[in-house]
Amino acid sequence: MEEKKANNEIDTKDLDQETLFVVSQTFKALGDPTRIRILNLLFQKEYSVNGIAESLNLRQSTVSHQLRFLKNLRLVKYRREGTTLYYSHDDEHVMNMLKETINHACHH
Amino acid sequence: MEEKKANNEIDTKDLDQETLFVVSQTFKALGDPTRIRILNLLFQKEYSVNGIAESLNLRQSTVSHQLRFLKNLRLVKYRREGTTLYYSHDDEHVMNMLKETINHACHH
DNA sequence: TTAAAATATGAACATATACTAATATATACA
DNA sequence: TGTATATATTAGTATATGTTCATATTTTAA
Repeated sequence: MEEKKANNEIDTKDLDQETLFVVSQTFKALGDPTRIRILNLLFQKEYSVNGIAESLNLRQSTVSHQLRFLKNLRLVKYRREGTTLYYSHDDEHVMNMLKETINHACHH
Repeated sequence: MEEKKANNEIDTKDLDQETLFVVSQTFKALGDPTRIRILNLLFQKEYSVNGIAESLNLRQSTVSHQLRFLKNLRLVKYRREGTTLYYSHDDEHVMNMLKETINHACHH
């Protein structure tokens, strides 16, 4: 007796290309130590590009490249103040996953 | 007045190497379409290696490689039945994150 | 308009990653 | 023991990824 099914829950064995791409990109963003460190900084407050670079001892260009990556996925946003751009996180769901996983990893 | 702090919550601006490694590895596991498809299959039930390969139209060796990756991170486990190995998921936290993110991606 | 400060971009490089074909290993059973 | 089935492993290859240096762009202010 398993014919049709309501369409409000996924039922197929495989995922469609688009979902697959979005999901993998999202996790890929969190799969790099540098990006994790940057997002971890942004838990607290907004940071300028140079602020991040100094805090984490990274090159300005490295930070800028990774921020572009994160911004493309809308994981961070920024506001401008003069020539300075202040970045902050912009995806609660992703930040929660990150926090949970960090705590999970720390406490064991 | 912000001197010391109780040690039950993380306070430093940067993460230690070990945490960083574990967290990035975990997300890296979910950052590949093939591994996502495999784990997504395992939501339902256990699968043999060939079962996965046939269901997802992948080579046996591709599946075996990715299963080794997932098993090293203890994201899957297996039980043997004759020459057949039945794989199933083995980390509720990771599977929940995956499910949430898939639904998040599907419904938009 | 020129200079300075902050950030972004492009190219080059090294490393990591994923897939494949071929082969090895392991188990069950005649 | 020998064979068939299922899975694991190894080596090779192509592509993706992350960092760096050098340079370009943008904004502000003199």
